[in-house]
Amino acid sequence: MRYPGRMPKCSLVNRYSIVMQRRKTRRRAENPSPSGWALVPVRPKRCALHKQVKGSDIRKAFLQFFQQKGHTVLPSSSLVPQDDPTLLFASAGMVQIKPYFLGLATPPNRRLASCQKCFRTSDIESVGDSKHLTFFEMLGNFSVGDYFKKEAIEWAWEFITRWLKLSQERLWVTVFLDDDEAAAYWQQIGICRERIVRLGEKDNFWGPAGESGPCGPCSEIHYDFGEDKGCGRPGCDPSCECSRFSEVWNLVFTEYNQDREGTRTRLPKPNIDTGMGLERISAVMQGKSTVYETDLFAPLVENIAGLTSRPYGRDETVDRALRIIAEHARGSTFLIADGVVPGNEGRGYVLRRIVRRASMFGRKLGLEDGFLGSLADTVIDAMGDVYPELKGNRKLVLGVLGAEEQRFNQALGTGLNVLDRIIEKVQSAGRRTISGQDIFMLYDTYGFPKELTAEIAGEQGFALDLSGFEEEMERQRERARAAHRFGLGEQTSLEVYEKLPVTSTRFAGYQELHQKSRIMALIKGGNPVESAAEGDTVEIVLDETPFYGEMGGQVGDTGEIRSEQGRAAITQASRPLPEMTVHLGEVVAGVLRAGALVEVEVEAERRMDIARNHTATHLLQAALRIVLGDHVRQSGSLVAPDRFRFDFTHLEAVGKEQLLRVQRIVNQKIRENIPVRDLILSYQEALSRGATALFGEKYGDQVRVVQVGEPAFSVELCGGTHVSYTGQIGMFHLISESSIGSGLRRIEAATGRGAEAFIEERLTKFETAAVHLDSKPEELPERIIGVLEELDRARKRSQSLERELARNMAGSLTSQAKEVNGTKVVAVRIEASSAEVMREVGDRLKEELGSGVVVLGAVYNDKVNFLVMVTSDLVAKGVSAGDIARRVAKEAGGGGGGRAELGQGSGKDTGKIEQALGLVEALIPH
RNA sequence: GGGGCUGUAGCUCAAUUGGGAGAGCGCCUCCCUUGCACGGAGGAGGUCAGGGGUUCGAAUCCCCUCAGCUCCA
Repeated sequence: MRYPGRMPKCSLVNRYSIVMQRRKTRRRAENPSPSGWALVPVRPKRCALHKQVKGSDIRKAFLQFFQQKGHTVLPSSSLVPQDDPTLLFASAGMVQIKPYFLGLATPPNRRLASCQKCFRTSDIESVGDSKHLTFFEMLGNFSVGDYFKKEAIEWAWEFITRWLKLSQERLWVTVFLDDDEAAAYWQQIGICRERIVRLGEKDNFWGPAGESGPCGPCSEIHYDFGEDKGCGRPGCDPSCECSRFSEVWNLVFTEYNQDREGTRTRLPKPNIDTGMGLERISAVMQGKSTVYETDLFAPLVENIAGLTSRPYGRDETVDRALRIIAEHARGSTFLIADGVVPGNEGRGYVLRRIVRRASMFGRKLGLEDGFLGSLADTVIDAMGDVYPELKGNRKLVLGVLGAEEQRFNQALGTGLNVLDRIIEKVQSAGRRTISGQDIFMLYDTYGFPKELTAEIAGEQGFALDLSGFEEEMERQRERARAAHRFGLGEQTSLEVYEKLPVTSTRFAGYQELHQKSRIMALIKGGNPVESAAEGDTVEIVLDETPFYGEMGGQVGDTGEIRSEQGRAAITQASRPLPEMTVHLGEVVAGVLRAGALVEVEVEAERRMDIARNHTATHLLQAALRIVLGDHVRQSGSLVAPDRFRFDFTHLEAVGKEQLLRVQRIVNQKIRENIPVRDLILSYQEALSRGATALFGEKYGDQVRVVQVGEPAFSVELCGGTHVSYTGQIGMFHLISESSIGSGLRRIEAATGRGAEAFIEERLTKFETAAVHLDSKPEELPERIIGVLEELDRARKRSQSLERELARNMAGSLTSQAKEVNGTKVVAVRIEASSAEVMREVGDRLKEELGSGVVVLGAVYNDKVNFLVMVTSDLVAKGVSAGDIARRVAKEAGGGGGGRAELGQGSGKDTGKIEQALGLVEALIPH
């Protein structure tokens, strides 16, 4: 039975309503919902418009519903997943759940739910239609080896029909081809067989996200907007491309894990991973045909429409531009708030593209100046309560957007100049088409969008060879792909670690540096082995270790692992999996065997150097916030024993004075000898203490917090190793401050022994310099300035003396002029020390002769050098200084040339200078 | 990771294709002039990003490094 097409007359909206009521405070005790909101089913009484369900209501309702079903609600993780190199951005709700699915980390609860901010780069170019988004919010419920298909299906249905009150008549579902199990559950809850559509891999098999990971068949709920909204084909169903159906919820039954080669293995315990796009479900609930008309986007679209005075909904071209600007304004605001800064690669490049795309479409609507800041304000006001990182980074977001818009304007300026030249070239060649190469060159080299090329060239009546452009583009892609394939290096692949009998190592290194443990696995040449002998390079996995594996910028420990039979020197400790430490080193004596009991010892002094530097990064960050402002955010760091690097967001160079203030604050805190404590807290508690979250933080239930001082001078989420009292740092010294891209600065510094070594070295050099200048170190700057001034005076004096000498010389040389074929010729050897002096003499001689040929020879720099000058009247008669220079210099064993009025040359045979000058007379034409 | 482009005076940029480092704005001095981006004369200011190579000779050609811009992945 097809959907009969009978629709109730009243509008869709009122039938699918939920009504939110704020409950009285006294009733809170009965209702554990933290939001204080509850859903109350309400039957629509009559056909009329009523208050719309807001997107934020749906978000709250969803999380509350699954909380009632025993789920723990996780806050959205950052858009920037730092622990997963296969991902550019968090692109689905399951990204932060992935380690749990893979069994690499223990979830706080096997039932989880979240509203995750997501960013997808796959179809940026499609944004502007009614469907595609880069940034969106994904509502999801997850089962980590707990419930499976039955409950997932029942709850999805319950939420969507009982809570959201979507009419069953409007709903269709899809299942994977052979997934009879899922189909059966759908039928059990009352969906007739005709409404269950079976689709193949392309539509109903999900994942993996990125190159590898969990995946499985899925089942979707589709909403039917009605036959009149679609293609009208008799067999139209959710598999149809037309706009009648909208997929609102995707339930993924994660049964497999797929490796890089595409091989699927069944997971020990299947998982549930669901996703419902908040924007899309809001559109359905609000009876809108596009997400841009929902309350999630409307204020933004209105803001832009107001700025441009172009209302939405009158002109499709304008509407498309409005949608693009709104979408990208939202996306870029969220990206920047999560620490992404525009750049020319990776995440930064994605951000740059969407900012520029928005800026370009803004121009099309007549917005010339920076306007994205005002839109970002709207986004932050609308969503800052749900995503507090927006509010906290408002200044940064506005600053970064403004700077990027300005940069884009500059790029457009130079691009316009280049385009003008191209148009001129094409016009003078009598053609009317701009070649694909030229369009591509503008785009590739100058970042000038082809749409603008088309517009400007079009105004002047030129056509564009767009297919040529695409060819060039394809060639560029091919180059990049080829290079990428080549670049895959040989490394122990992650799967090797994942398949080991253990995937986690207990870390005991906060308290101990020396302990007993057991070898759980050995890896040699990328493969697990039973033993490793003297001379072998080996990776060792232990049961428990005091070694800190490289993480969060802190380098790994070094040290030694000893058994009764052998000994390995460990040069590196890393964490290929979040909870597993691998010790890389060389067996220096005997044999090490899997299963052996071992003594494990970390090189203590080096560890202490690292700890000093790590605690110093925390002090540095706190000091930077005091001096520069709260927008300062860590965006990477490297903590090594000898020095450390700290990268942070800041829009301009840090001044010398500011740097000194930062350094003084840090050293002050060191002298105060404040206790440093580590605490295990809930994530919420850590944030409430003012902890600075790093990117890619695990939003699990418990986090480690490192706190300096009480009350806290610095609180950071951190897993690294630290000193116990700041006094142990000894001293802190800045080494450099530099830019590492727009909006990002890098500070390098050292502490303790490193700082001592640095200062000693600098002071020694300083003192050496003072000795060389016969001065005392404290007088060195004045002395240097004095010496430079003296040098400058001496140089000028010598210059003017040489010039004077040259003038005098010229005067006496005039008398040596000979008449050759009616032309005055001077060909003499002079004493000169540079080409400048010769030129001075030559100019003077020319002046005095009025008309004639001057050939000068001089020996300096162990060469004979010639200068030939011809007055312009003789140039007109065909005398060429360049030719004369060439012949004369050749005679002296070299070469020369030049223009008609001036020639130069030189040769190695200094003895032949007179002989060469003697040639000149023969070279003067009649 | 792979391409393309750029780096010259405080700023914006030239330099006829390898032959004398320039212009406009800004700065200093003087003259003229009450108003506006006045006008005039003179002047200071350059390791041509850095290093190596080719050449008789390099801002210019080649290689490397650094920095910036830009596209692809």
